[in-house]
Amino acid sequence: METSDKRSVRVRNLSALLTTVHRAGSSSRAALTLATGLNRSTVGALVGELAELDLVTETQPAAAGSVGRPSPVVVPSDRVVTAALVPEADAVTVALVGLGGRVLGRRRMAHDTPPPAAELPALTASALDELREQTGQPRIAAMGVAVPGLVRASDGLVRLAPHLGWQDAPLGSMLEEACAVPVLVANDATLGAVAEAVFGAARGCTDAVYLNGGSSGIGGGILAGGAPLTGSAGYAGEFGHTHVSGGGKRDAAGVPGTLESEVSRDTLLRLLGLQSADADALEAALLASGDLAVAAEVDRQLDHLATTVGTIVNILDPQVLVLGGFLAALEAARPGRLAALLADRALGAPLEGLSVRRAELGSDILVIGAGELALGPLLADPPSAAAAA
Amino acid sequence: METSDKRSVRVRNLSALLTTVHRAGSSSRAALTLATGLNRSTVGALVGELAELDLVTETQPAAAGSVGRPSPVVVPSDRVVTAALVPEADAVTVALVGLGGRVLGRRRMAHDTPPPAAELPALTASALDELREQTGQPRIAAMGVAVPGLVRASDGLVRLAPHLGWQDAPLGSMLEEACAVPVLVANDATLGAVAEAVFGAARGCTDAVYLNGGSSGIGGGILAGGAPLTGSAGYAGEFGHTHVSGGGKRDAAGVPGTLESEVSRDTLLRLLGLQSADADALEAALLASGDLAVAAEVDRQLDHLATTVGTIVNILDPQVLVLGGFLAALEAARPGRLAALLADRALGAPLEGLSVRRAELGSDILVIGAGELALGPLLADPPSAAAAA
DNA sequence: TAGAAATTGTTTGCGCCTGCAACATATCAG
DNA sequence: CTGATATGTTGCAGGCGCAAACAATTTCTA
Repeated sequence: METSDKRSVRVRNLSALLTTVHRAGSSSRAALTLATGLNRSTVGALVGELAELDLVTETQPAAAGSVGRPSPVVVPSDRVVTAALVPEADAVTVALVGLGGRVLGRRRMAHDTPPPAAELPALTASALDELREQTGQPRIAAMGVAVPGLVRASDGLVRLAPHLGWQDAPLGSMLEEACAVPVLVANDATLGAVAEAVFGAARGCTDAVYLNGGSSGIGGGILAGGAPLTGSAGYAGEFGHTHVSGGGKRDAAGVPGTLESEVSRDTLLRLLGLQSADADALEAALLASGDLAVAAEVDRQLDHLATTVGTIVNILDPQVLVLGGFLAALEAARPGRLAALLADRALGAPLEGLSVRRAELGSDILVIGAGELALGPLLADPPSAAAAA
Repeated sequence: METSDKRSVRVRNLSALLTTVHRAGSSSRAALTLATGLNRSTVGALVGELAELDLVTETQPAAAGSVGRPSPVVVPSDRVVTAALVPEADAVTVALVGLGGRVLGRRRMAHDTPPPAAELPALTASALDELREQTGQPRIAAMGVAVPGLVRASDGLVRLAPHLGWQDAPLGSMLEEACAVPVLVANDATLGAVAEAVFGAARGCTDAVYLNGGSSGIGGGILAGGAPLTGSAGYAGEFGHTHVSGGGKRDAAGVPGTLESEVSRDTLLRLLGLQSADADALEAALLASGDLAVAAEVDRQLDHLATTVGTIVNILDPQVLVLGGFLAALEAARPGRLAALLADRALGAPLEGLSVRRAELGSDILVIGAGELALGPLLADPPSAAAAA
């Protein structure tokens, strides 16, 4: 039901062009003409406008290699960037992310206990100043925040982030005041799904689910029809609390018999005799272990995981399921087991099209996802957002 | 990433205007100006074009009532309509649906055993001819089909419709050939969700879930971000096969412990001593029954239903959950019970925004949903679709 | 009852945007 | 060195929405 005036045509085309450069990387003007279907002359004018906005630069054509006049390459510029803020249980990360999902600078501040939400804005603002200085004082278009918890999409209120000890923290507005940039806040796993869909294991997919297992539990993010599925208020994707068994164990939210109460990283670490381990170390230990108790626990957890994945397949019919954190390790420890279990827990038709993969982006995933979130307004309306930055 | 040429501006604005008239009903030109934000003169020209396409007519302003020059009323026309085809276990319904979701004509053909898919095109074509004759030979823009089963969205192939006895039936292409109109096929519950979201209990909602209980089982449809969620291939929304218990009963698809295996209309009918009953009769019988066994069964089924609804809330965070068929009767038999159970099975934050309602559209729901599906192309690009009709 | 006020349709001219065609430019093949 | 090919550049035309001025129609007010 959106209407269009004539200016919006220009905005849409600038958006399409910038989005292509962002997602597909540097492209020649000829390639952009092909990708957008616009006329050569139009692309020329649009690229010129993007260059004036400091969003791209045109460089000399690389090695020509083919017949015909060489086409200049349109390269995303680093003069306008987004900020990413990732508060986690053990550290706060602030980063600058440029077009193309490139992490231009990063500052990780470790801590024993997470700082209260009220202290974050000042911390973030000073880290941001440092980062800007190190990277040539770029303009910051917006900031994206990846929060491990329930986030109200409308205003960036953090309803509940148990592992940070936050409750009803108006993070969005506090950060906007302290940093003087537009702030967008979202759930971490939702942003993980976005990141993997744009630059990772689900590249190019329009329907994907990202399921991540961390020390804090199991979170998920949904991509449906090419857009992140946030639900009516922003709380969608809480797969950790789906019902998987009649067991009496309760998860962190007090709900019994849920995925999170049955599938847990700590149980694996304990059986392996490890104190703490990142996902890679845990996976190595799982693969190296010959302990039958460990194998049984892996199977038990995979069994419960399959129940939730079956529900995901039946309900959402995704093209790709991306496993991250220790869930990827579980799958790697027993290759094919999950797929075999699924045959009995999901309908055949949606299973056919499903591909189960492991996350590709590693530790940068949330930074990239938060950057992508913040990039949304810039990609949708380059002139307005660049002028405001 | 869609680009715009200048013609697309016109198309978008025509689309916005026609969509408004379709959803909000007849509106004055002044109201359309306000609703779309377009200029008076522009709206005038656009309405003129829609009138030339036989999509709307302008009538004399009704009672003026207020100061100023009266504004002519833009009324959806019945010259261009969509066809709806609804094959069910006990009957096939063919109908003509106009703009505004008005059912202009309907032909219900009852049968004891459903006809094979191959017989449907001829049946449909002749019924359509009759209906067109009765309604002034309108042009048919497209046909929508609501199938109780798994439908591949890309080409309208019915993968599996157990209660019709169909498997891998190329319904879309067969109908296109027989009726010479574009055919769009979708799952019945998905279309139920669409219908309730446009004209029913979830009117105006962008995030809603429709859960329907029929003789054939439990189906669901999802509306996310204002659009039907079909998944990557079109199989999304199969809530009937979500895991709810460790029980060994298997549902029609052979999956054990699912919602559909535990929550069943036939069990209720048997306990009530009824042979068959529509949803209203079943609800009346439930309300009238003082049998303790019936009450216990209702509670048992509501308990399992709450598990799936909890999963829905955690995963999709809908604004409205619409219950149809005997699921509405279950809720009515024990008002508030479902909501009480949910408190323990879903997270508090998404539960806050949830409203559980019963379906409003009655027996027309699938006809309206199928009509709405077929209306999509016309609403998106009125000139092209109307020219093709 | 007549004029003022308010609201909306209608007409006209303008600015913006893209497409098209012709021309200019740069590379490759021989 | 020349022709073929591909692409940037420039000027023009067509389509579209907007703004402003004007016309039409109703209600309000004295």
